[in-house]
Amino acid sequence: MRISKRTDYALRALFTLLDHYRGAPIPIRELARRNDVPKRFLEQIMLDLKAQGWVDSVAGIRGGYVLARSPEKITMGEVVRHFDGVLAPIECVSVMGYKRCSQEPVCRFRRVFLDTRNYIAGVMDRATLAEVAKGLPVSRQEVSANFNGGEGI
Amino acid sequence: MRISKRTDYALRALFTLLDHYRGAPIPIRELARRNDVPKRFLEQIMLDLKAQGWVDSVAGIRGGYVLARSPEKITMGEVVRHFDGVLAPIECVSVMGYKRCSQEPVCRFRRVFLDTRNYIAGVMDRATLAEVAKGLPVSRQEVSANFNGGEGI
DNA sequence: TTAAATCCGACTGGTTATATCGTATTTTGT
DNA sequence: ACAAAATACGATATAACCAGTCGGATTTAA
Repeated sequence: MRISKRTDYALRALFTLLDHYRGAPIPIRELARRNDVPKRFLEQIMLDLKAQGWVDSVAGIRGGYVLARSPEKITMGEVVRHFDGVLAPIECVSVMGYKRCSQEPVCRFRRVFLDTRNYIAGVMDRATLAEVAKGLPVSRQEVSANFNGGEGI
Repeated sequence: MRISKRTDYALRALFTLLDHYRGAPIPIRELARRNDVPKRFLEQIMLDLKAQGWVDSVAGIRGGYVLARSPEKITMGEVVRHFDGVLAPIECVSVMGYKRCSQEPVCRFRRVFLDTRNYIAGVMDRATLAEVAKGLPVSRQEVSANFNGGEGI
């Protein structure tokens, strides 16, 4: 049920680049320091983001990375899918990574996973960098809101 | 973003046991055959389900497994959490497997993951075996419904 | 007593996650 | 010209995890 560190780190970097959209390129060293990400690992990730056309690079001293597309045109869904393959919790309800399952005609719990997949895909594909960046960081209260509520969630 | 085979197989077995609730115990051989699961692997899983108090076993010939609790008292959320650890897509928004992240005070995309986590947890924790079993298997139309809809989901 | 089941622990082989490293290349400032 | 600082690229490492297998011990009904 979890996204990879790669995805996490990629998003951190992308949002940092967004904060400096149309500004000077930001070197990996700086991206790594600010986001608390291993520099050498982030290097790989940035190459990957570049290959996807999400960022551009400037080589040489005073070089670094910049956002290549307008922040309205990059969604979290795309990023997660690129690094983690699929959004669906199980292959049989995945649109991108669908795999037939012998139990499909009789499986009942499949419906539940389909439900969650649709919600996740909906949220993630609507979550452009621009839109998400407008929001404030999550407050302490919001996180623990479900702790008392549910049945021991 | 994906659940493990263990969880998948565990759920298959549980729903089969539900279909024979209060009936004769069902041997692993049968559970494996019906659900298309490797028998020896399912053996491990059933042991695990028993340790959790979800199923009971009857040893010896004519033995097998039965549901130990009423199907209203077992949720998919519990099962997924047991095998896969957490429901949350990222540790910083997990209630069970929370891990502090240095970026929390400034992270913006965290909100999106919190959103999906809350939805997933809500659905999964309401999904009792009894309730889910009432539904019909997912139809072909339902799965592909989102294919044309979204932005290339 | 035998057949068929659960029970238990060890093991394996492959994949993935998370990096690290060495070095080549590009660019700017002096 | 040259050094400093950056990206570019490919290889390596390694630890954990996943999915599954195996051998054999124990239990029970017929």
